[in-house]
Amino acid sequence: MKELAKDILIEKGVSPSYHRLKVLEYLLENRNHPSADDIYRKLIEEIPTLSKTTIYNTLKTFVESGLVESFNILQNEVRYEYNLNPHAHFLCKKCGKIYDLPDYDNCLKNQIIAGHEIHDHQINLSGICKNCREKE
Amino acid sequence: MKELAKDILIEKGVSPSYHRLKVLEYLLENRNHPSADDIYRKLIEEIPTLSKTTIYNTLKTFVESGLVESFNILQNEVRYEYNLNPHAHFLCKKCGKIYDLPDYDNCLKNQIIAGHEIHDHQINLSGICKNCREKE
DNA sequence: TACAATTTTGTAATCATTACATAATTGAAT
DNA sequence: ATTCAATTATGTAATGATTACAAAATTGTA
Repeated sequence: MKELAKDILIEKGVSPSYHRLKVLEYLLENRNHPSADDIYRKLIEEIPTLSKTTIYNTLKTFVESGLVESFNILQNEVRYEYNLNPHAHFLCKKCGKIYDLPDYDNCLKNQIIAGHEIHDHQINLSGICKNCREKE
Repeated sequence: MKELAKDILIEKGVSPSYHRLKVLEYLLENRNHPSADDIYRKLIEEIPTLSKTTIYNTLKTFVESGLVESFNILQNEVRYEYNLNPHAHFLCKKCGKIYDLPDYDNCLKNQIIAGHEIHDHQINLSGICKNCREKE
């Protein structure tokens, strides 16, 4: 995983510093759409000097270089993920879990709609997830 | 417009207080997806005692009663609108304007996808708008 | 008019994110 | 290996949207 993270960074032209490797490894291993704070709280366990600003700087670098995607399905915090395949997000309003829905992305990227040039798009769904429905 | 706002409130079961009428009238007249602060800054001109908490309370009431929709196309603030027809949002990253795209909503509401029950959905697009493209 | 319920106000708190100056680390050249 | 400049990380303070909450005002109704 460590080598994979390094290769990914180098390929995207991001120099692979220690902290960047750690953040990317976290994102590769945790596909649960973490917040900046989630990542910080986990990594500070093994990097006691870690600063939260470093997490924000790193995530900003990753998003700008197209390595990681951020999305605003919650109104109070940004979530991040390593998943470059097109997909929609589903938020369960009961348990708070976020799911990827690979088949529900209309791929409008790079299209022109009503004269507007689409660069990015997010599809955010919400409701009650399968798990929570089965519990009822 | 004043009577229309009152009728809308009553129909949705929201008692039509003075401030609620003013906020809804603003939303009916301003279809530019304002923030809570946009609404506050405009209304305080004619209601000098207006509190920002009132704006937040009112918007919360409106969203909960299905009268107004909120969406998170920006990562730092919530935007609001009165537009009950299905539509997507497009944010121009150059001029910051938000457009409605009536034909780009896949209407997943009330469907079940991968076992999850969809209650709400938002489609957020971004890029360069028609206006900004023509200026270049 | 009285009174209870609802709505509004104002202040303070919360919390994610950013600004910025300083310190540490890195990588290349000698 | 050493030096040095450039990049990256740190830590504190600031920002800004939103919420909590208690007191004051308003409303609708009897």
